[in-house]
Parts: sequence; structure tokens; C-alpha cells
Amino acid sequence: MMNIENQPDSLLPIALFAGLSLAHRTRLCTLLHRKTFPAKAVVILEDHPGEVAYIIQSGTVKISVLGDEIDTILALLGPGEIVGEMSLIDCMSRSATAETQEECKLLWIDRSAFHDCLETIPLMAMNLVGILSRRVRLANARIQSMATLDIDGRVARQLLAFAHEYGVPSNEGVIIPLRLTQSDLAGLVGSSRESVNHAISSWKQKKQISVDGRYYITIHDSAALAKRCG
Amino acid sequence: MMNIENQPDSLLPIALFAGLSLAHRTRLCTLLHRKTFPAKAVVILEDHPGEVAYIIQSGTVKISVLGDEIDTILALLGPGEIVGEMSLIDCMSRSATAETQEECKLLWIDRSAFHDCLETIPLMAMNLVGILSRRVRLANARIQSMATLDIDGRVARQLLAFAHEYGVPSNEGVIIPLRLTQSDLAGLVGSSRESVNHAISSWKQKKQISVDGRYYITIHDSAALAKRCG
DNA sequence: CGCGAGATGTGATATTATTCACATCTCCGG
DNA sequence: CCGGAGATGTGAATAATATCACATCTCGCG
Repeated sequence: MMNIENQPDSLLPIALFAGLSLAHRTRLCTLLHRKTFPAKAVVILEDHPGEVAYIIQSGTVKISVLGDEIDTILALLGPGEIVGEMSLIDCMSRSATAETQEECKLLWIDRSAFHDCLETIPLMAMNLVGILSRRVRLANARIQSMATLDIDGRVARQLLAFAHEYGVPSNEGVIIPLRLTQSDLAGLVGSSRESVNHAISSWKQKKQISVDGRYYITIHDSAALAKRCG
Repeated sequence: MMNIENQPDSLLPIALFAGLSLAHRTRLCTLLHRKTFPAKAVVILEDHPGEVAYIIQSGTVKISVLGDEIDTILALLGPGEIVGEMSLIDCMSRSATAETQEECKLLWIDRSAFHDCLETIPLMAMNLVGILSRRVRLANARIQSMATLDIDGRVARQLLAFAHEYGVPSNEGVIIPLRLTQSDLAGLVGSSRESVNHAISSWKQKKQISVDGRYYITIHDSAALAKRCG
């Protein structure tokens, strides 16, 4: 729980801080604190009041809404993403739970510092508007796919979305660098683990995807997956 | 297509302009234009570039994504809501279609004026952040309900959401002042019109809701509906 | 004031996905 | 290098929902 001291350049690749002047970034360094969480740590707990927002420096964070036996996964967020800002904006309690998937290096900022920056750094407010707008677009696309596609289509769409978001190209296709279990995918598309297994298995047989090291999916034929959606 | 001239006070109840000084509101009046659309007018067309945003003064606007025979309804927006701002923010093309349900009085503002205001009126940027944050929350709640609830539960949740958003209390219960056909509800919850009919009919029989003038639903027993969701 | 388009009501059947019940696999920690 | 928890693979039974095919209703408009 130390502040990050003198690395204003490390803030540049973060969407929320994109384009900020050195002076602003230097000031932010005094307001941001570092904390490393182990794997499976609960960073934000549903229904609790929210006093801080986090920015992911490394690792991935799972955002989910817990239910009776069924957890709905709202997002898997990676480096550069901001987490938990909504409770700071509208003062409502946490609408979901956030937990680390692996060890994660996070930056955090408290409510008053966050508001202070938003009010005094117009560009940061504009960046936040862009980030939220993008999230609304993504959420709408997801609502549409849940309303119109069958399970296979929804899984295909989710994989393509991750590939587009985080995918790293290779000579074999696009690798999705996220720990993705079939249960996670089921939580993401709103279905049962078995149904997801059926989709994944059939695509594996057709060599359209493959799975390495148990979790990491590579898409070989994204056109074939795209045909399953819209 | 006239500008709205001298009614800066009419901007106060609009969330985007809440709390703005008289000077700012007066300036906005020179940038905002009035236009009245007839019923069923297409205000925004999917996949087209977006050059303006609209603010609803009266009437309701349906936001939907058109598909082969299945249209997904993303939202029904009423007075005070802003429509089409996302394309102005991120310069992407329209992600959905917006059409009036009845005759609607709308205000519109073009891209450059919108950006200009956001950059020069910090409070307006903050208001927009709040509006977008709320939309992300609502979208996430919807994703969760589509992932975990059966059809009856999703319809119940949608009706309660509308009641909470737009409902007007009466001695009989809460009236939802929106033209809501069963096809619309099906588009909102991602199901078939017939399934929605089954839910509505059974609730009507149990006197938990009633329908007046063909479209307007009154909720008599919101607790009973709430039990169908979470 | 009557007609017609759009909206609603309702079953029978077809399809899709869940649930349940296992067997098997594989990585990680002791 | 072994044991076990968590992850995957698979089929059969069951449940939920879509689809289809109508009949009926009702408001708005000519």
C-alpha cells in the first residue's frame, strides 16, 4: 500500500490517463497507490459501499454477479482497464464482485482524489466518458447476442470478442491470453458448462480452435466462428 | 429545425444539463435546435455515421438492433433522456436504430457543439459520466437477468424496471406510461411474443397486473412480480 | 360506423438446452 | 512422483422455449 512515486510515464498507456500532461501525471503519481494481490483475491465485494477504484497494471480480474449456484460473469478485464469506478461516480454500492484470476498488480485511488482529478483535469473526464461509452456499446452487443443467438453462437461471439480485445497473433492463429475455463465461458454467455463443452469440442474436432495448457484457447479459423454469429 | 431561443429554464430538468449556470444554459439554447418528429419516424439509422445527438422533450423513442425477423430492443427512452451521444463521443457509426413511438419533440445538437460544451463546461462532462455510468449498470443488470432468469422472470424484471423508471402511482397500483406491445416486450427480454403472452395472461388472471387501452400496463402486485426475479 | 391491420390468446408439435450422472483427464502441491 | 481437486468429455432423461397455425379481438381511420 505504497504510492507509486516517480513513474509518471507508466501512466501513459492507461486509457484513463491517455494524453495527460507530465504535470498532471506527476500529480497522479502522488494520489495513486500500488498493491499486489494474490490469485483469487476478492478485490471488490458486491453490495458493499465503494471507496476506491482500481487500475490493472498486470494480471486479469473477473467481474461477476454471484447467484445461487449460477455466477454471471460480466467481464474479464486485463491491464490498463479501470475497475470499480462506478461506485465512486454515483455513490451506489458495488453492483458486482471483482476477484483476481492470477496474482495482480493494481493501482488504487480513493473517492476524493478521483473526484478531484476528474474536476481539475478535463481531459481525464473526457477519457472516462470514452471508456464508459465503449462499455455501453459492448454491453449492448452482448445483450443483442443473448437475445438472438443460440449457445454456440454466443460462445463464438465471446471468443471472437476476446480475440479482438486481448488476442496475440501467432503463425497458428490468434491466441487468447486469458485463463478461460468452460465454466467461465458458461458464466459469460449465460448457459451451462456442458453446453459450452459441446461447442468447444466440436470446434476442436474441426480444427477451428485448439486449447493449450488446459486454459489457453487459440482460434485457427475465425471466419468459421464468425459464421456462427452475425 | 429552429433553435430553441429563450427558454434556458427548460433545460434544468434534463440530467445532462442539471446544475448548469444560467450563462451556460443560455449559451446551450443557441446550440440546441428543436425538431418535432411524427410517430414511427426513424431518427437514427444503424451503421450510418452519426453527426448529432438528440434530447427527448416529449414522447418515447425505441432503440433497437434490427435482425432477420428478430429485432432486439435495447431501450425505450422517455423525456429527459439523451439519444445518440455515443457516436459523437467515439466517432464510430450508429450501433442501433432509434425511432419514435409517438409524435416526439426532440432537441438536437451537432458534434462540434457537443464537444465544445463538454470541454468548456466541466459540470456537463460530469453529468454525462453519471448518465453513462447508470447505463452501464442497467445494461449489466439486464445481462444478468438474461443469463439467470427464465422468460417469466425476465418479463417481470423488465416491467418492474419500467415501473421504477417511468411509473406513475395510482390507487390501483403503478401505471407504466409506455406503449408496450407484447412483441416489444419479447424484443426487450429476448424471447418469442407467445412466451410473453403466456406470462402476461397468467398475471392478468391472478389480478397482479392489468392492461388498459390495449397497451398500458398497470402493476397491482409488484411484490408478486418481484418474487419471479431476484 | 364498419373494415382492416395490427395485437392478442391458445393449443399442438418441434427444437434446444438444462440437468443429472458418471468417467476421465491433468496440473499443482506436498 | 503421487494424490486429489478442479477441469473436461459424453450420453440419456427432462424441462423450457420456440415455432406454427389459427381464432379472436380492438382501435384508428376512412
